[in-house]
Amino acid sequence: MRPTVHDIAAAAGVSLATVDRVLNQRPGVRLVTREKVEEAIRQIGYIRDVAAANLAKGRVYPLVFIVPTGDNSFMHGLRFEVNQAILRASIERTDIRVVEVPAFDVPALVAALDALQGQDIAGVALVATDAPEVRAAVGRLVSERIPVVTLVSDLTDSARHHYAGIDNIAAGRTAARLLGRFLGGHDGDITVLAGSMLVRDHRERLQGFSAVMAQEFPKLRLLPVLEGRDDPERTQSLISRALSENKNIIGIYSLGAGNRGLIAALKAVRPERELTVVVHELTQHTRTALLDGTIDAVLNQDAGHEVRSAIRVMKATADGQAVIADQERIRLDIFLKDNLP
Amino acid sequence: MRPTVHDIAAAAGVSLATVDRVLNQRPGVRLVTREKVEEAIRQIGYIRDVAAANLAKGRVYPLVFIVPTGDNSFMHGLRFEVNQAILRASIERTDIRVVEVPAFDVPALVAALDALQGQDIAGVALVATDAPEVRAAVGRLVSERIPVVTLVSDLTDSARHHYAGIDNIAAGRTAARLLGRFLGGHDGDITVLAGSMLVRDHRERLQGFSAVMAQEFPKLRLLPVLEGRDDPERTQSLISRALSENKNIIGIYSLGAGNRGLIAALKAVRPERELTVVVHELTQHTRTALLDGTIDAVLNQDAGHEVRSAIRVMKATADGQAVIADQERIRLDIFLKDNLP
DNA sequence: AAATTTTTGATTTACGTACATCAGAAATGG
DNA sequence: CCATTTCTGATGTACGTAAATCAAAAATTT
Repeated sequence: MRPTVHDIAAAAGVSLATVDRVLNQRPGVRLVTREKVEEAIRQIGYIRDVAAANLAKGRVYPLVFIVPTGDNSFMHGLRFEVNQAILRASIERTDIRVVEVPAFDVPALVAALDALQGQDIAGVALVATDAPEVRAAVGRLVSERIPVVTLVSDLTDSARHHYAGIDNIAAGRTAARLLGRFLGGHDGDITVLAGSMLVRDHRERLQGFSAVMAQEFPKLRLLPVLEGRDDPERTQSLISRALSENKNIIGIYSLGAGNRGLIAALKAVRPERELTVVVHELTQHTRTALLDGTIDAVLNQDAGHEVRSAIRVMKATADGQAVIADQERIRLDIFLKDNLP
Repeated sequence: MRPTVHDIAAAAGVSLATVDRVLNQRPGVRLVTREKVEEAIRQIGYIRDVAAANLAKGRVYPLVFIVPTGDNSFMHGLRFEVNQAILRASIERTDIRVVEVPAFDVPALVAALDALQGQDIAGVALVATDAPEVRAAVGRLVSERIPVVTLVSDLTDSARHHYAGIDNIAAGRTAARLLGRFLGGHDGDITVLAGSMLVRDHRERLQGFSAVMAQEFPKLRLLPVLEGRDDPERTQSLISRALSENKNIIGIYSLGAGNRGLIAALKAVRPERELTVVVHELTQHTRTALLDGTIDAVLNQDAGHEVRSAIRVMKATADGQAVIADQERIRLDIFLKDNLP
C-alpha cells in the first residue's frame, strides 16, 4: 500500500495537522519541524494522491483556449477538438473557455491575454502570433504563476511552459526530402505555396524546406514563394498562372492552408502535366486528393492530440506535477495514400 | 456543479441506499423502483465520479502484460516501456505484472493465459501469436469478463476487446510506395528481408508490400523473401550474398527486426552500390543508419504509446467506460533523416 | 517569571462514492 | 389476515486529502 499523510505523521513524529501545513505550505511551522517532515516524506517516498486531493479541494481546472478566428479547415478542426474537450470537461474536472481573436491581430491577442491577469485560471493555451508584445504578455501571465502553453504555433524565447505543436523546421525539411526523392534525379522547378509569410510556422517550414532543397537536391530550383492568403480562389489563380507560364514546374510544396484552390488548379492540368505535390494538413479535400493521386503526400499535425496534450500539460503544470515528456511530443504525421487513418 | 448520487436520490424520490443499489447492481430493488432511479439518472445526466469511486473502493487495477522473451531491440523497447509504466503504477492505481513467454511458443502462451483464469485481474495485454489455441484461450478470459488487449500483434477473429498496435498491411503498403517512389521509374529487383514468416505482423506487412508493388510499380520485381530470424549474423550473410549474386537489386525492404546485420552488410557495399532501403523499427542502429544515409526511411510503431494506450483501454474496459477512439489509434510513424525525434 | 507570541496537536467536517447493517415498510404467500 | 419474504430507508464508516477550529505546549519577549 502506498504511504499516506498518516504515515508521514507517524514517521516524523508530528501530528496530521502539521503534515498538512507542510504539504500545503501553510504558515505556522518551525523550520526544524518542517525539515523533519520533509525528510520523512522523502524517506517513505510519499506521493500525494492527486485524485483524493482534488476531491477534497473540489478542484476544477479553469482553462482558457485562445484561438484565432478564420475559416481555414485546420483552425476549424482545432476548434472542433477544443469543443470535444469541453464535452469531456466535467469528467476531467476542467472548465474550458474559448476566446476567439482575429488571426494575426497582435493587439487583440495581447488584450485577450492581459484580460486573464488576476483571474482564477489554471492554465492558458494560445495559438501564438510571434511578436514581442505577445511575448511580453505571456511573460506577465507566467509571472503570475499561470501555466501557459503555446498551441500549434510557438513563441520564440518566451517564458511559456510548453509548446504543443510540431517542429515546423523539421516539417519543411521532411517535405523537401519527400519531394526531392519522389522526383528522382529529375531536373526542374519547384513552387512553394504559403498562406502568408507573416506566420512563424510558415516561415519555419519554408526555412527547413529551402535548406534541404539547396543542400541535397541542387537540380531542383525553388521559385519565389506564392502567398495564397488561405484564400482558395486566389490560390487557384496563382497556381494556374504559375503552371501555365512555367512549363518547368515539376513539384509543388504547399505549406499552409487553402489547399482547396490548389487541388482545383491541379485537377485542371492533371492528365497532361506530371506534378509531384506535397501539402500540409489532412482535411476532407486533401484526403480525397491523396486517394485519387492529385497529391502525393500530406504532412499533418493532429489537432486532437495537440488539444489533449495541452490540457494534460496545463493541469500537470498547475499542480506542479511532472509530465511524460515522450507522451507529449507532438509528432509530424506523414500520410501517403496507403496509411490514411 | 455536476450532479451527485444525492441528486439522483432527490430526483427519484428514493433513498441514497436505493440509488447505490441500482448504481452498483446490487439485489433488493423492485423493477419499478429501479426504473424510476434509472430514469432519474438519465434525466439529470449523472456521471459517476470515477476518481471518488476508486478512492472509496480502494480500487487498484491488477494488469498483466504477456510479452515474448527474445532479444531483438523492439521487444527490448517494449519491455522497457512496460517497466516505465510500472514506475508510474502507484500513481495510476495499477499493479502491473509482466509474464515472459518464449516467442512463437503457442502452448506456453496458452498456458500463461489460462493461468490467469479465476484470478482477480483487471486486464490482460498480450503480444499475440496468431493461432487457434491462442484465440480460444483469449475467448476463455473474455468470457470470464476479463478485458483483453492485443499488443503489437493482433489476433484475427478473436474476442479481444482492443488491439493496441499499427495496421501492418497499411505499413507494408506504405513501405512499398515509399520505396517505389524513391526509386523513380527505375528498373530492378527488390529484396524483402523478414524475421520469420510465421509471425502474423510480418506476413501482413509483406502482403501489403507485395500488393502495392505489383499494382503500382511493375518495373520493380520482388525477389523471394529472405528470413533472417532476427539474427544479425545470419541476416548479414544473407544480404551480403544476395547483393553479390544479384547486381540488379536496387531496393531493400526489411520488415522485421535484426536490422543490425542488414546495416553491416550495407556498409560493406556502400559507396559503390546504390541502394534504397526502407526498414521497420527505430532503434539506435537504424537511427544512426538513417542519419548517415545507409538507409532511407524507417517505419516505426511507438512502443511507449502502445503500452500506455493498452493500459488506458484495459482500465476503461474494466470500468465499462468509453475510450477516446482517436486517442487510442496507434499511428505508423514514418521517419526520414529530417524528422527524427 | 510573567506575559506574549509562535508552534503544534487533536479533532471535526467535507469531497463523492462504496458498502454494510438494521429496522421498518411494502408486497406476497397461504 | 397473519406470517413470511422482499424491498426500502436511515445511518454510519471508509477511502486519502484539505481545511478549519480551538486548546495546549513551546518558544520568545519583556
